[in-house]
Amino acid sequence: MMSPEQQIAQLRRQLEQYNYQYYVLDAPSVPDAEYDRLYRELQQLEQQHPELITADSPTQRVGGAPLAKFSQVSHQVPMLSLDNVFDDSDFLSFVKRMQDRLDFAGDFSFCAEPKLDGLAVSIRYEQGVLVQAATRGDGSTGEDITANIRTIRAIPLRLTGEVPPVLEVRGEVFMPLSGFERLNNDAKARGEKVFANPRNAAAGSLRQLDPAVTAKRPLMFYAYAVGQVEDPELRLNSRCHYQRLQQLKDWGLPVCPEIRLVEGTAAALSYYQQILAKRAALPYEIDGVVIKVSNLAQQQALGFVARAPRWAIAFKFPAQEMLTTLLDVDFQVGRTGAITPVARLEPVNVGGVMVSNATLHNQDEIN
DNA sequence: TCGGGTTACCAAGTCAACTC
DNA sequence: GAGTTGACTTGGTAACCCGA
Repeated sequence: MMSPEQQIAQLRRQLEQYNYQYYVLDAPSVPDAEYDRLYRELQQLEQQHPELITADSPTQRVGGAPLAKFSQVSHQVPMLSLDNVFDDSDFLSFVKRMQDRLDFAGDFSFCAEPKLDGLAVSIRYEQGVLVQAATRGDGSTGEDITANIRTIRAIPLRLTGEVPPVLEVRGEVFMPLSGFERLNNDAKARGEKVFANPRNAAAGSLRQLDPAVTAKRPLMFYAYAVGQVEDPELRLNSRCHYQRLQQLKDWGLPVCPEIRLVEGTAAALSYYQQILAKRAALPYEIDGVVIKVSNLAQQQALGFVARAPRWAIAFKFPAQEMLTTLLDVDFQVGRTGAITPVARLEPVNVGGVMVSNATLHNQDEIN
């Protein structure tokens, strides 16, 4: 006969394992009803023995009262954005710039992944336990969204295995298309306002002051990088970015299943075409692919410019085009006195965003 | 050494959609 | 409706590289 303490520990392990299979391996091993049954059993046991409740229990994802406001978090390692390229020749220039800078005639190993349309977040684990999560903000200071991040079931409250004592994981919170549709259908049925697109729905969900509201939103997370690390025993791979992501997966963090290690520039271009062809079939929105030099020594040698690493690029998909009616043209004066014509348009939905204005600078021709 | 081209950086501004 | 957010763009300037 197990003690309540042992029962609780076993139920938590089981629920964590099912979560891992569902979110990380994408291979659920039990039906939802079975998960719910074990969850209720754990809840009941914890009610009977409140002294055994710990913050990393699966039942403690939604805890505490709504916040008055978000506090600020400064990033020890800045959260940068990425430079963009829009065609093959831009991408080849990016590769050549890196080769010139490294005085390297060979080809690179790239870590390639879809560019998810969501929000970048940073999640800090200390001794394997989730202790803080923050938005990117301006790159050096973000907002503390720990309470909201804890409600996302895909994000483990405790990592498994031998992890560095301090590990900051960077990744994207997004709303899968199926969840977005379900959320909007429910809102429609209740006569409430619907979200314009999954990205805004995800952004709005994370900015809820009440974590109980966030908990009801179908959010998902994929890790794509590592921030600050304290790793005296060298548990984290120090040679290859791609291998690091595989390690994060082993430790319980979901990583996008489309991530690939591609050898050379031609393979990176081919990956872009493959993902572009697959775009409509993916269960989430993307707006391009991200190509990173995978060799960490090369990453370090290439370094950073102000807002972006030199060793990574966002290879954007072609812009969507829509036809609409030009209603009027206004002229606005910028701070330098430059006059910019602004088109007032019949509102048109482009990729989930209603566009009603557009600046007309650098337009050689307007159809 | 000079001039042109490229790259990098920064501040300011735009835009759409969100929360409060 | 005001304020905020994140992504994005432009304008201006500085630094750097390279060939003449």
